[in-house]
Amino acid sequence: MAFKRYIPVESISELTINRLSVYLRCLQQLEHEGGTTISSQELADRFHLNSAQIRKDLAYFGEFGIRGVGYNVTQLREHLVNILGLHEERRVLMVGAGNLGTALSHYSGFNTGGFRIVAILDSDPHKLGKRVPGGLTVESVVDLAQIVKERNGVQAVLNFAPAQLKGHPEVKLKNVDLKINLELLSFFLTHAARMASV
Amino acid sequence: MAFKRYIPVESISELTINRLSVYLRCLQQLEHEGGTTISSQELADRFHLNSAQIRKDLAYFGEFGIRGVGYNVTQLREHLVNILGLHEERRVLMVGAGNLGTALSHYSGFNTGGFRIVAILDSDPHKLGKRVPGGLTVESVVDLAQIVKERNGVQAVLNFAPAQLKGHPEVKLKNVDLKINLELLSFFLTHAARMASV
DNA sequence: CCGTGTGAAGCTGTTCACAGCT
DNA sequence: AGCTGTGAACAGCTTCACACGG
Repeated sequence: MAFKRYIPVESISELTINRLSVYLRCLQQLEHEGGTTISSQELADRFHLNSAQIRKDLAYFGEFGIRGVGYNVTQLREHLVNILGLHEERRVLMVGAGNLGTALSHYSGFNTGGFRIVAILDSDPHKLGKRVPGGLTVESVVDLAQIVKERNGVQAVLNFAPAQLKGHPEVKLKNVDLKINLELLSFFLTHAARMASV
Repeated sequence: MAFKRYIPVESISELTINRLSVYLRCLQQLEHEGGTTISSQELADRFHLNSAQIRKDLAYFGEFGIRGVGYNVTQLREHLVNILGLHEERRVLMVGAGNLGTALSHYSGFNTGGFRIVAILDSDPHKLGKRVPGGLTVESVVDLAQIVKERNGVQAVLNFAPAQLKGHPEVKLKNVDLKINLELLSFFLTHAARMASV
């Protein structure tokens, strides 16, 4: 699946890639509603985005629009699926088998669109061997490198635990700290202009 | 809890606030290890941060360091707790009672440090009235404005559902899309230099 | 002398505005 | 005529480098 790419992929910002996911959601909704063509301006108005930014983000990967007309909804959706690599199956390993990891390992959003959670690990010895609702069995986090080695095909690690995982050069590691979102809200509530006392 | 603030709080970036949360985690760990004083340089080396950025982020809120010495670990941790407003109790309303929302509503990270989930809502009529493990009962998302009105004290909404919630001017709304993280990983696996086939 | 606090420089990301294509 | 694709302007964020204070 080759793309006409105007600049090397390494120089494309994560912010752009994250927005492509957002655009994909928007197009899926539009397609569901039966829309066939949309301009960057309409898309921006509808979903509170910036039209120039949409065009610029897309332009890194090709010329998907028709001047004077706009974008074909279905075609653009397919392009985004291909750009994000969502047409391939993705085997993902979950680190953390607490409430959160367990829920995520059988969360529909994480087991659709080509993603499949193939292992769930934890550092707590008491959790080892426990079966989680999705059917997986909790394994030890100390075996991470070993498990990655054994299960040829594990290529990405998504870490929701606050601990800093030691990186493995051949596996893409992504840390997510959900508590940061709560603390950000707390900051705003503490410092922002007083909320009306509804 | 008044802070010496050099610039208005509205002009401080969310990126800075998110990093304050990260610094807080680092200091908690250092304190746990028995550290008493640390320089921005040591902190940066230890946790892969930038020392100038640490100093600049902190400087928005006051002069917490001692020139020629560094920062007192415990004092700085306390300052961060106060800046982020984590010394006050925070009542939070959860939107989405699927696997994810249910897990998060009794996730320890979300029910510690002053946070308390006080309600869980969903748009699916089949889930209404269901009790979730934390002891809450699922309510309808159409009653959001009503619930906020009734439960004087609800001040923040954290949305993990892909749907766009209609904003309520008096309540701080924060959207989080976890799937974006997976799609970002997928993008890298598709486009980055080939991973070695371990 | 050492590390903080901070203006200034450098860099990255966003928005503007229009040439060029349909 | 209208909208995309894009250089150029702008805005915001990060890093540098050093004056200042302990």
